Amino acid sequence: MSPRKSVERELTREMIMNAARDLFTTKGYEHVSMRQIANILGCSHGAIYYHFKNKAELFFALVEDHFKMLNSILDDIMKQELDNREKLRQIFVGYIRFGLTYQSHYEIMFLIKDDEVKNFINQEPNHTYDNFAKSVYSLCEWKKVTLQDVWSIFLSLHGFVTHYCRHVVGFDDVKDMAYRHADFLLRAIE
Amino acid sequence: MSPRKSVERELTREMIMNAARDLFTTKGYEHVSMRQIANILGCSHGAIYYHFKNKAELFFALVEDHFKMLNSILDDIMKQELDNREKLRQIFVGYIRFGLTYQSHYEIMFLIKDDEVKNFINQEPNHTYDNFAKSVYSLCEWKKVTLQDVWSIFLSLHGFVTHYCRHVVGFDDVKDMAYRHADFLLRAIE
DNA sequence: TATTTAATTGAACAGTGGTCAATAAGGAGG
DNA sequence: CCTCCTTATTGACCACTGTTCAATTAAATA
Repeated sequence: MSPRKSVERELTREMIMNAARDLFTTKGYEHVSMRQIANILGCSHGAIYYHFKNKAELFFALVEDHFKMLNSILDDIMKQELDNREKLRQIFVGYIRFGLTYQSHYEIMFLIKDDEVKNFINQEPNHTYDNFAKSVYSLCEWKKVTLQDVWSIFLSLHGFVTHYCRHVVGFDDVKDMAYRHADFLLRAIE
Repeated sequence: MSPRKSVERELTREMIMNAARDLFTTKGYEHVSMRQIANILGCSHGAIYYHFKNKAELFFALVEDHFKMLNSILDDIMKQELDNREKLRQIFVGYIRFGLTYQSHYEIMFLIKDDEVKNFINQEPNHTYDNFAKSVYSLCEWKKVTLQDVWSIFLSLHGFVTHYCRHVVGFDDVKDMAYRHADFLLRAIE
């Protein structure tokens, strides 16, 4: 019979997100329940709904951070002193490295099929893709590369990540293959 | 009070699969419940468990057919009277068409994360990929194409299907893009 | 006709996401 | 110190899920 905790134990969005991050990252969205999260936090599942409208919104709050991370990875590569071809290679491989290093985050970002979650995620992936596309496009302006080609490249990198996400291997396990995949894609636009 | 139906209304695996196929195809694995299937069949949900161990097994029974279907789609294209380049194009697009026509089955075939379903699937995807790889490889022997390239092509097609599976569009909605993606991949091996 | 077997039912169980009245802690004003 | 009010929390409740299983009965067999 304690309908409210003392102030030093009050729940924050931050606390909920930290508890949820671990669970979502290890178990995946569908296999984590609000009651499990509440259990770790030592509160009731109802309390979470005071801070987040629903499971999907809680999830989305986490995902936003990961989009930013991917963007900054790509930006860093753009700033490096490399010729355009090598930069492209690094961007391709960098994308794959990100996807396989943060597999469940990637899953959240690009593989979620839950309708409710999907409603939250709309602009962010597009914004990230725009960033990717702009970088790639600017690096091969001198070639006859169309926007459609850039999209094909993205889908092809996405396929690589997706496949090896399912087979749960780390980036290092497929590093060589990643570079060869990147070279394969480079050949298509040369 | 009718704990058993008369013989002409008896349930068969076939009947259950037919009812389930429609639901799974339109709504996706997770959004179909055993009770919904039972409802369409006019029986209790318990009855289905007499014919199938669980939901995953029922689904897998359907998926097996789809692996065969994909194989025969590729085989049919191989038998057509086309030059090698056009055959390749058709195989690429045929793969995409299959993936987007049977989205939730494709999901189960190549995107599964559910552990229970995964246990059922083991050899089938490999066999299907072997068939794909053999066809592609034989169609471009005259070029300098490696097995690694074939694998990259597969991953790239896989990425296309995966992406548009998530965004739930039909094949016709992205038909043009599919052909352009195929052309993009052809360029990589030319 | 009596007995066995096979197929079906529906209640029950433990779990899910989500809602909401009831409740109490903490701060504000007097 | 004592009200009053806002705010955060609880846990019962709802409708749903996949799955199990004793009870039941139609059909097949002897």
